[in-house]
Amino acid sequence: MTVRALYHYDEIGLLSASERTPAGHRRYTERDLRRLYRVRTLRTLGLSLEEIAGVLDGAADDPEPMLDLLTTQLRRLDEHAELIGMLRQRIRGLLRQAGDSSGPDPDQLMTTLELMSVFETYLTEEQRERLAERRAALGSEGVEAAKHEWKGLVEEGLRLVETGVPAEDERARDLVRRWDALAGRFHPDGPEGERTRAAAHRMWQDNSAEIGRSLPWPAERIAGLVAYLEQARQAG
Amino acid sequence: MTVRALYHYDEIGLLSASERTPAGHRRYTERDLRRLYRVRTLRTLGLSLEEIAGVLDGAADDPEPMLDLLTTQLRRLDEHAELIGMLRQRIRGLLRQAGDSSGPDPDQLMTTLELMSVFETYLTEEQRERLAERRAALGSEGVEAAKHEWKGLVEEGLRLVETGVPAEDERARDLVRRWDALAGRFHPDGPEGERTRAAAHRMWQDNSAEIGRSLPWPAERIAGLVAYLEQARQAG
DNA sequence: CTTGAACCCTACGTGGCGGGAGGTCGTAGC
DNA sequence: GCTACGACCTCCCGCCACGTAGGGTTCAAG
Repeated sequence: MTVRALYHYDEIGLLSASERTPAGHRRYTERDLRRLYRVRTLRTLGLSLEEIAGVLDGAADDPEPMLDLLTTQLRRLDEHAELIGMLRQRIRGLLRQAGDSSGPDPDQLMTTLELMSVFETYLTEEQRERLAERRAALGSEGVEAAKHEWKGLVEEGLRLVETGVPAEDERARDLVRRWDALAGRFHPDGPEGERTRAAAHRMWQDNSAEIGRSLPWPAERIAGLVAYLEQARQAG
Repeated sequence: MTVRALYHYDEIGLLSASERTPAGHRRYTERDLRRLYRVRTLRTLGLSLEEIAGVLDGAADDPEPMLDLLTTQLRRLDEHAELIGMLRQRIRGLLRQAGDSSGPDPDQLMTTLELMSVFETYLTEEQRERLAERRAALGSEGVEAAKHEWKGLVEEGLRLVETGVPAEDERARDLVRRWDALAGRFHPDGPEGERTRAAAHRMWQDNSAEIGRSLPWPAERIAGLVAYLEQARQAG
């Protein structure tokens, strides 16, 4: 404890020395000291000075407020611990990914950070959880297969775009159907899945360049493809 | 995200819009936006703005600093989680104790809070851990037996004090020996145990009134007994 | 042309103290 | 009695990542 903390407690009225020496020095009585002990312990338990003041200034013979406060604090700590657990998991994922690939793309980690922000902006936490569940259900080979399949669709789409096939063409509309079916494999059924699908679609529309950056094609070509597919979707 | 955060990032030089409209409005380019995404993600991972600036302003093609930072953050989160776990355990202990006894002493919870502070002041964390280990090793019946035994010693001591037996008397010195032997049951052997014993002794000397408050005798009688025992210890 | 939303800048507030400036008090040694 | 030196006092600024309020400008729609 530093004396500065005691001054602070004095300033905010949490604990002041009941007496002063003639020279103006603080003299803490035994009662003050007992109060200080309580304050210090409650501080180490993570309570705010305001909460401590509230519970120490209440009726001394009623332990209820204190028990309520401690119970509340226990719940807050639980939530905090859960949050920390999620953050740890996320960081471990990042480190694993960076260690896994260690490919020739030194920018990949940065791109992943950007995509995480985009995902958090467009999808709620539970939507992201559902997606993770779905990916887990598909298994790693299922995800790999979908990636491969999707790569084929992208290449097919790029060929259509760049050979000048109009978006209203049946080939383009069929590509959109297969594209959506593939995407649907990652979304659960029902209205909640529909909402997630819509949110993901908005995310693609607004950030196709950013998302395209994580793919093995130039980002502008991906952005063009997304616009083309949207046209075809409107047409069909 | 609020616009205020963007102003803040601008102020501290973390992220400023590269362009401005003629009217003075901020225009964020795509590069700015990508930087913002990285900032936001790193913020959610619990990094400080200063750390983020440091790692984003470094060489863009070297992922090492970023990996170091994430590893550091992972360790910090681990430590934080451990701390939270300890706090939860402590609060649960308090609630359990308050629920257990629910005796006629409404002040007991407050006294416990005071004693916790005293313990933390005089004993280091690992010393307290050793004591807890020792208590666990003795088992609850062992602790209960020691408590009962100790209660007998206290009563015997109070009789000696209050019947005017001098501290130099052999009966007092014998009581001290048995008292210390009983206390020794809670301390491990070796120099570390000796240090803990000495610290606990200072704690008793300085706070006998406070500690006595948790006992079923008036605190002043306990304080008197402690002084008497110390006299006897000096004599023997 | 008006209206309301969006943007700008400045400045103060938050929590729990840390740290420093500049002055007073208390005690020990000469 | 004087002088050091530490301990104490009050007052005030700083931290961190913004939130909030106030007062003025700009922009797009009706």
